[in-house]
Amino acid sequence: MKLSEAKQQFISTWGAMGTHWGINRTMAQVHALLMISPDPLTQDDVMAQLNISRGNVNMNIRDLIDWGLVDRVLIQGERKEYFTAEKDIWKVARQIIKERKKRELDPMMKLMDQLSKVDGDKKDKEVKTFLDTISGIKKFGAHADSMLDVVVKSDENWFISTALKLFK
Amino acid sequence: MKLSEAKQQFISTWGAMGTHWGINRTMAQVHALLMISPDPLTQDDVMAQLNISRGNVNMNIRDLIDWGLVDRVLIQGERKEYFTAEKDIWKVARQIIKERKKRELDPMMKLMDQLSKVDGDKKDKEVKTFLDTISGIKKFGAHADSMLDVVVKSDENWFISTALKLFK
DNA sequence: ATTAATTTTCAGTAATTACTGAAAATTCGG
DNA sequence: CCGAATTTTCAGTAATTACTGAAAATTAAT
Repeated sequence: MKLSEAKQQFISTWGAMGTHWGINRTMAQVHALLMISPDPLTQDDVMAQLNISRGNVNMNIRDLIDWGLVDRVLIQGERKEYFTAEKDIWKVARQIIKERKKRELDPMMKLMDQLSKVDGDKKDKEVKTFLDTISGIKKFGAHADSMLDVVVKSDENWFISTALKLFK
Repeated sequence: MKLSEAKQQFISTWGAMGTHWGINRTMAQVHALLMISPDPLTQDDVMAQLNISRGNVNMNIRDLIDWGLVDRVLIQGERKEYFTAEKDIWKVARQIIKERKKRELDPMMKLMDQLSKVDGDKKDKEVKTFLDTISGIKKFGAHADSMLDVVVKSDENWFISTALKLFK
């Protein structure tokens, strides 16, 4: 398989995967392109390689920067901005976990705390089932939170050795 | 807060969360409704409570069954089908991990194996960066796979105690 | 300060995804 | 086997989400 073809397939699959992960296709494609590009790219480079408009590139790069997955790079003597993506996949994964925890898990747990204060008699089957569900989610969330914190703070070696140990 | 209000908020938030997880809003809402309902519901119950059409309910329940999150229940002497969702959130989480591993991680790893066979000189910066990215993803995927297998096979107690141990 | 290069915004539009509702298929009691 | 109850399908449509391109804003060289 030729490099150009392989690149194309990687970008397209990474993009499709993004849609299963709550990220839009194009954002994931831009990320894929930057990951496999040895040198930083400009907005025009991305426009050309993915065949998308300037506005689209601009918005998606901004989102990627918000996610902490892409950085602006200043190139000496150049007026244009350049962009590069973190190439260490372990760092990428940790960054994504960190952000999703903040954006999704934390607010969900706050809501569960609210909902566990619902009025009503625990003898009522409706109330009991509701509270049991909420309480299960709270417990689960607390443990998931702890585990994810460990992963986020860990370095690659820790993760490898733990994974092996657990797997026996 | 009244139960009806709390239920409504739970369903709506669980639905919104679904969209961040590659699941459509309605499917997550149906799942939420079934989780907090003490007894199995019919398609008509779901239609009434969520204000959605019969076709929509039918399709989403079928998907939930495919995901292993909802079961058909036969009620003695009733012609209609009833549906219920797994109430143990640990089992729900394990089931989701198992399915996503099968649907997303496994095919992604297969593709990486393909792509690592790309032609070209490893001295070429373009080729090298591409292969390094692929190889990083392969290594990461293998470890994630192991860890997730452990979680899927574990029971609740194992997960709790491990989480605590890791967190120190 | 002027102006050219570059980035950002966003109204309008395109593309995608989800939903409805009625018809077709299936199931099951009699 | 017939017919009523129920489930399933899917063409048409609605709702949502993503993208374009041009205008506005910003930046920086002279």
